[in-house]
Amino acid sequence: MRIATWNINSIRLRVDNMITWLNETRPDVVCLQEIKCQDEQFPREAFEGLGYNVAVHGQKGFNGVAVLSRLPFDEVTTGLPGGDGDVQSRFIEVVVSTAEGVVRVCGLYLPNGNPVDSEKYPYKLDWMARLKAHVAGRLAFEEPLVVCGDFNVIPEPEDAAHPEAWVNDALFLPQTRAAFRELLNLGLTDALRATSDAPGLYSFWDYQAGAWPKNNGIRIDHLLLSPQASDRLAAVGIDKHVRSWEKPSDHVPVWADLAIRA
DNA sequence: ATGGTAGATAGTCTA
Repeated sequence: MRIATWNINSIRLRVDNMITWLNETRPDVVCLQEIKCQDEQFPREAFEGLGYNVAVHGQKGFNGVAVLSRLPFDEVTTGLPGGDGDVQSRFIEVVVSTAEGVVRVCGLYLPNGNPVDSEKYPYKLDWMARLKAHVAGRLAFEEPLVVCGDFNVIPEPEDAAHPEAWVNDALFLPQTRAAFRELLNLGLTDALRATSDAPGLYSFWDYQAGAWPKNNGIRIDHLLLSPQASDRLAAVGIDKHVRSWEKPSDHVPVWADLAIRA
């Protein structure tokens, strides 16, 4: 089965791009971030018509996450535990049943955290601590688990075209990278780095300053796998060409194939 | 160093 993540930067503006990409990449499960709409505004019929089930956790204006799945949902839960009073829609978790048992997928939109000297950076670090606690509990289930989404974390210098430009940014500060490593150290595998140590693999290019034509990108969209998922990892891809389409998102889809029959 | 672009929205805020 193929599991993908894509920060779509407004689902309503990019229905056509989504449909083209779904037909091309044929993912079984897709986690979407920055849908930028409320639940009732999500264009679910467009995807249901292609055979996808739709789960949405939206909000007005910003953020918002969703999951599309060819397999029916056994469970859908929204919101990251531990956020008393956190009203930002950034986390959705589903369980689907395959021919070979359940697969659990967490879709997340981790806070950006800039500016670093504002309340946004401590919010990011707190959110990462909450994520670590939640994932630790889920790993105890010993299931195939995929934790994927826009992490807003550049894990290593190789994950940026110009790492020196990011040294004071919330996406690359030592504390941010350390929190990401803590997550990995629970026992998760970065799917892309399990299959390639090549530099120049990016998932985001800013709309500004010609970042895309200059290939000034960063890798911040990740799929992290539990041991039971990692043992079945067959392939990983970044659909980079999508960035050159008309009206593109500033992110491109990243996917992983698991040797689990859907 | 600065400012550059895009999206939701109707002021600016977020990225």
